[in-house]
Amino acid sequence: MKLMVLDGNSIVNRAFYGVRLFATRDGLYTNAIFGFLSILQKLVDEEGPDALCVAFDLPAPTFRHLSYEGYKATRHGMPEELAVQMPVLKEVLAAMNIPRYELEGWEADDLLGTISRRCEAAGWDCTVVTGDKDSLQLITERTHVKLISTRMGQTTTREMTPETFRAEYGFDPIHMIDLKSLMGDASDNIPGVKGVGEKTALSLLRTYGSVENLYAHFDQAELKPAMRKKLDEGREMAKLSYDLATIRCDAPLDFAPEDALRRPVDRAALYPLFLRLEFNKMIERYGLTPEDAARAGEETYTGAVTSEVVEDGARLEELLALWQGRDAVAVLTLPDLAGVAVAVTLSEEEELASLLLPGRLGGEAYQRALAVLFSEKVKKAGHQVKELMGELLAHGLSTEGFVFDTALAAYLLSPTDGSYSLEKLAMRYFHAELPDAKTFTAPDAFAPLSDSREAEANFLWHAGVVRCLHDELRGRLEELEMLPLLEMVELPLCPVLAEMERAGFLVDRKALSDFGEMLAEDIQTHQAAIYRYAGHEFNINSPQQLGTVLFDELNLPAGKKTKRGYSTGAEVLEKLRPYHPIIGEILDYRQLTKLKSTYVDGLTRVIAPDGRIHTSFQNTVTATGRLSSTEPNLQNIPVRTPLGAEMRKMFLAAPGNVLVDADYSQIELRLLAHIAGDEAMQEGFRTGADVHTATAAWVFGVPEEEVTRQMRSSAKAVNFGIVYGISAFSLAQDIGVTQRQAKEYMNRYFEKYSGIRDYEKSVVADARERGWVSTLMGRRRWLPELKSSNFNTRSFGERVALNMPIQGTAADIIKLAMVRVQSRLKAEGLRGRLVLQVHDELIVECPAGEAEQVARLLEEEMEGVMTLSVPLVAEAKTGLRWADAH
DNA sequence: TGCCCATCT
DNA sequence: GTGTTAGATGGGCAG
Repeated sequence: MKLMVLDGNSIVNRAFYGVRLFATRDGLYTNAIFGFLSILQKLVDEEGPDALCVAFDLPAPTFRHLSYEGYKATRHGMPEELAVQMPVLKEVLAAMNIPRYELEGWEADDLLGTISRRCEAAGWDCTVVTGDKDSLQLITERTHVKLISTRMGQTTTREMTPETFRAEYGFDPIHMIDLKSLMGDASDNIPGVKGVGEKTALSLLRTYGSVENLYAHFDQAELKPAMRKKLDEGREMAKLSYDLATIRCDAPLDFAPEDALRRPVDRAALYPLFLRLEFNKMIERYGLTPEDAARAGEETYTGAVTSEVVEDGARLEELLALWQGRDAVAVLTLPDLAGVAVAVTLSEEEELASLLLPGRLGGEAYQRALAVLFSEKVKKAGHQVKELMGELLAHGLSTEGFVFDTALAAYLLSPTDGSYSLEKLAMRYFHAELPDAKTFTAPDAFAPLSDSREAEANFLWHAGVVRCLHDELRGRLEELEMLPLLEMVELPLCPVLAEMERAGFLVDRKALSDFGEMLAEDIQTHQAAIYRYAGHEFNINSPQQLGTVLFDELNLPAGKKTKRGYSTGAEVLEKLRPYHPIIGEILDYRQLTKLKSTYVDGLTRVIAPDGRIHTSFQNTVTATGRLSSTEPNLQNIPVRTPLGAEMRKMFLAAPGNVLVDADYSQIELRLLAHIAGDEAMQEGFRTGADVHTATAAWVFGVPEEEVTRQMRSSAKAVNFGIVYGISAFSLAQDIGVTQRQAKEYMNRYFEKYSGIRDYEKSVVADARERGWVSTLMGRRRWLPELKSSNFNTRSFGERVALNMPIQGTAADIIKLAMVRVQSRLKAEGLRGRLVLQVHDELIVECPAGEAEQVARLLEEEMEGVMTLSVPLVAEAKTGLRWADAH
């Protein structure tokens, strides 16, 4: 029988430095764990041991510290990026059922020694795997030491036996101790004998066999006088070093070789771990599937669920009464409100999940149940409440009484996770795998003729998860003081967004199609010109083919930027414009095809039967708290170029109505002035100055009257750049000056706005300390990037730390404004309704007669969201088309 | 799917 | 000395 024992700390160190530092999207570093598992796999394949275990050091002092204070004073100074991986690695080992040994007061080396001797006593062979040569002293006929080294992700191993050791060193393995006692070991802080190095020590040992023998025959020894003196003076240190270098084999460890016999991995525990680590290859290798984790999940949250399908009116009445008495019941609905599952906590141990289906309850009773359930009388926790509210509105039901949204909550807790599906949340927070939602969302899952028991169980299971998540996530939000943000901003915004989506934005279908035809003709013309200049036809839309034509065939000076061929971005082409008429054609062609495919064709495709475009607002997507808009994206309708701006003529008010468009003036700069506490910039905003002109006057050292358009434009670029954490290099690129000049502008800038310079320093320092940044309303973003050892990653984190509080606070503010605008429109009995938000802009469609009132209402509510050290300013304009109102 | 390029605040 | 401006969506190409 053979046991393999790994020197955990030694191997994890080699793995960490041998594999490029890598983090998951959550900011969890994984390279050392990955490297460790790779090495482990290789070793197991090579050795095929019957038993396997790992020994670790503990940070606690060992007997060596107590006997010699210099000993390894810095032993546990591992980098943060590695330290955070250690507990996760230990979890992985536990899930793999690989025993781990660590003992307070003892080093891993001593455990390796102890384990190897116990194996020998039991008649087992033992392989000690380590990267440290210290352990070579353990080599015997039965115990071999495998030395590993890792370079560039490649691991090589070398097995050391008594024979190979003797061949290499010229003495027996046990005298490895003598060697170290003479030459010392700097990395272990073993002093050794002063003035004796490796060569001297080796030659002494080959002559005298051991340190003991050397000193026993010291007087007869043939030594040079200087060396004799050193050795004589070093007697004490040699003795001490001998003790420090000796690996102890008698640690009081609860271990027998049989304990480490290899066992199958715990699949339920391993799957979620690998998922979190994004080790997809490992999941494949072990053949792990979601079902493996499902069993663990069941225990987490469905032990004592009573579930029922409600069939009679009396029971329904009981439930409605029960639900009305609760702080929060979890609700989950089938598509088109074809069914509702409600989960409540009955007691510490018991949970009740009830299923309402029109087919089982009777259509009329079902409708009555919905009316009560979705009134303000029942306080509800949902998942993706905005979506649910859309359905409720479509069915003429109230959207009141929602007190929680598990998806929104998870988004607030960690806005960069990317996905907040119930499946993901169950995995993330409970390590549980949910049954596939398709089993109950399929159209016929609950049909009268189908066996719907599986669908019922699964649907109720999901609802139960919403209830559990509610408890868990509410607690976490509370701890981070983000409940007010959820309750005052995000949740009240849900019905507003649902109504906006439902309202849609009217488009002029005819004008759109005319515009499309015009574009098509223009595109033809440009295409022909481009082919003529190129001398042949090719796919202009392919950057690759375009690059070939421009740089290989026409021999234009290749813009230095390359990653996968030549760069043909607008920036590069703009510089090439003077060299060849084809460039201008290409730039125009690009603009035209973009307009045609994305905007004309793209928008035409999504015009609903009511002639309006109903975008979807995503409220759990951006890292800063902004909304986003999809299918279609109405937040990037062109405006900058005259031709692009034509698009905004296609969006209009219904007959008899107008559009009122209000936007914040310089909201991000104002927030920067406020948050940074910069007096100079605040003063500028309080006196109503044009901040870009004022900045230009200062930076260029001229009176404001003499600021040119060019100067103002550069100053504007500086102001914007500051908000994003720009570098002198990029600013120079941006405004077309030398880097030296850009640096000078920035210096001047910070002279005037010194509060901003100080703030930028402190916000980054605080973020590094705390691990996060936040907005004025407490919205948070985690920044593991700031601790990265990678320069780019870290720099990115620093820019995010600068920008997120600004951009995020602006997002908070306009969200709150939307809630208040909608509520006031209703309170004042107006028919106007919000139709679009574009980050700092709100658009209301209202009867022409309401225009003036709505304009004032918008400005008041937008400006009145918060009182800051600078005024918030919003300006409303009115028009029949978006182009006229903006 | 990942890359490139366009569009917006 | 590193690479060098925050946050998004979508179309089209190439493998």
